[in-house]
Amino acid sequence: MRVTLKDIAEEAGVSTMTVSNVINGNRARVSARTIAKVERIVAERGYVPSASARSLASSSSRLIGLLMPAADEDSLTLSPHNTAMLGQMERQLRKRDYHLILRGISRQAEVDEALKSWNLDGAVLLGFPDREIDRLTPATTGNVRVLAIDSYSPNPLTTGVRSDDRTGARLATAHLLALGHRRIVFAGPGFSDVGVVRERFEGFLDAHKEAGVTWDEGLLVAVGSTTYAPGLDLGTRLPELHPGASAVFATADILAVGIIAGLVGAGVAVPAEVSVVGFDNLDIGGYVTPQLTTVEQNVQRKAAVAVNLLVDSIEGEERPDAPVTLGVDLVERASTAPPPEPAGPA
Amino acid sequence: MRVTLKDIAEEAGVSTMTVSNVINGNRARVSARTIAKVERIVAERGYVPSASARSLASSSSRLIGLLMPAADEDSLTLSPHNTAMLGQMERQLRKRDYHLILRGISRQAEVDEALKSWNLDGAVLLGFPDREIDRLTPATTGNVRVLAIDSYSPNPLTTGVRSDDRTGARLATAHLLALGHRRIVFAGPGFSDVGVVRERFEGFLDAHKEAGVTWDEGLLVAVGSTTYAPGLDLGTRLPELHPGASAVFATADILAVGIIAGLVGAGVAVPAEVSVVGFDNLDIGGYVTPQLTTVEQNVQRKAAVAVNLLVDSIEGEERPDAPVTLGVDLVERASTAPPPEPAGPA
DNA sequence: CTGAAAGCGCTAACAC
DNA sequence: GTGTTAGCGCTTTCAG
Repeated sequence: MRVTLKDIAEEAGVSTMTVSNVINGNRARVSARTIAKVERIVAERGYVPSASARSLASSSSRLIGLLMPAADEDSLTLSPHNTAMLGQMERQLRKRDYHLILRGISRQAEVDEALKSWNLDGAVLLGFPDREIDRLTPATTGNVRVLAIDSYSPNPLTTGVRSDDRTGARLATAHLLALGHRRIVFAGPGFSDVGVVRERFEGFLDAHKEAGVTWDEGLLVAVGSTTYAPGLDLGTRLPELHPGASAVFATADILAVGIIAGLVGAGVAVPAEVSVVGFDNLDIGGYVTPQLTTVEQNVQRKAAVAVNLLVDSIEGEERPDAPVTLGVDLVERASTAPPPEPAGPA
Repeated sequence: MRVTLKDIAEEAGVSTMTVSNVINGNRARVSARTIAKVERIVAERGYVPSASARSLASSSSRLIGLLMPAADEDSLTLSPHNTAMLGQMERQLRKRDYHLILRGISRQAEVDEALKSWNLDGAVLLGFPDREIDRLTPATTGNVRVLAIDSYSPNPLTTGVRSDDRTGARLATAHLLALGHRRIVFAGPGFSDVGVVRERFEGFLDAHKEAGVTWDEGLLVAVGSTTYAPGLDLGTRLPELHPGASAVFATADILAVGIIAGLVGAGVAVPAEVSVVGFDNLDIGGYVTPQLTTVEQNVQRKAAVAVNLLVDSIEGEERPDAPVTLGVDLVERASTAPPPEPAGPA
């Protein structure tokens, strides 16, 4: 049924080893004539090597696992940001001739299973809280190289690749402060002392410090998740919650979009009465009215850096070195403007 | 290094076959005592079977390939619809204990490679034009079960799972006609005589026929791709292109969203002057102003049906039967309204 | 430049 | 209930 190395070898009148060498580009060890003959037969018969057999016989599988959190019965959290990362990483891996196994993780033990069962050469963890990354042990990771996207975990078993979240938040906040805003709401998911959201919060505070503006902690608003619905809810209730606030920094575009919709629905003009900035620069920010001012992280670059770092480390047989932090830019669009005059027209 | 079946067998003082039977749930053949002992050791040692070895020794890999089109150097086409399908299919496969390999395809030959090299049990083709599906031959598919999402290809090697595109378009168009619209633009990518877009076009015509309205072919507008930018462009130029048109049927939500933005930018009120309907009912339709009237396809259900059909067929060792077509619903929101009065105020 | 032997970790098909 | 034998398709190691 299936065409095997042996079939090719027999037809070519050589040993399987010779065919194997041709296939794997160890061409220095084979005569030009043999190479040509073998290649012809391979093409004719449509021979494709068995990856399982290779993986079993050699120590490498050329397989990278992309692991994402997923509640038990739930679908993956394919936020626009994660989607973009996924697409770009697949592309980069393909270019390097690796394959991608996509797996949702609901219990810690599944990480083990995922890494070991397919003898993965490497794994990318996307969207896990730092706490989960911290927990990885050598028993789990084995020799599998593990890279965590957007992680600030100090776990030496993993390498973090992330955007410069702190600077991004600082830029966005400085922009609001420069426009004249003095009471700015920080809207994001609850956070602890490390992680992406913490970094963005610190950048938010940095900007206030640099501008010599005191920030009132009462303006911290925790949302359940960075999705549209909580944003809509927050936007709707903002006038009563924080009547004095003239701007909102949201930790994600989709959240910001929800907030704007909520504000507009509540009769608050954006940006005339309240300004809103997001974070990510997803496509969606360009589709809404007003178009969203936001912080751009170069997702394509983040994906490329992550994959190349991982694959280099696999092929170099050495652990990757320090974590990588990528630059960000402020994208000024239409959702931010100076605050309304303190004593405006009645 | 790695814990193997043999290690477990030795420690338990039994043969590898016994361990294998315990692991695979052939518990009828093993005594309760042995089962308990083996299970304890497996847990203690953190044993995870090698999937490559299994795949090599048995005929099944428990691996499903998700193949998507990707231009050579390009990232996957992760449209919101495809993203949703991907997430749901991963979930369904996980529930049935299969793994997912995600692969972008740029050349026909890569389908071969993808299917054979990992000895896939099945493959899902997502986002390919029918023409590509038609082209699959037994030489390529081998014994791999292949299922094509949104395909109308008659190729017996594949099974199609799709939404009832024709009915969806008919419902949306009938809604516009019922509101009083008589000159409706059909906006979609170019299409041939079969496929998703053709079906939607036929449904569009059906509705006109049922309403006894003659449709002017000049109102057919082909866009380069169903994305935001071409929609924006079309919306902007619509007033000059089709001054008499009072409504647009777009074959995708993202296209509709672009069209609305273009219209609004050109000073045309939506829906007061021009109504717009989309297709898919993606989240984004709810985020824009006005909220989009659209056709809902139940993506979750489509994914579940696809996966279950595929896996059943794999486990039942028989080809799946007829293609499956899933129902759709019209979701009326704010982007549609009656056309403006013929003789409006100057 | 080419080949023979051994084995990766597992399961199928039979024996006992 | 349990063990034995063989082999999946490939690479590794070592001989020529």
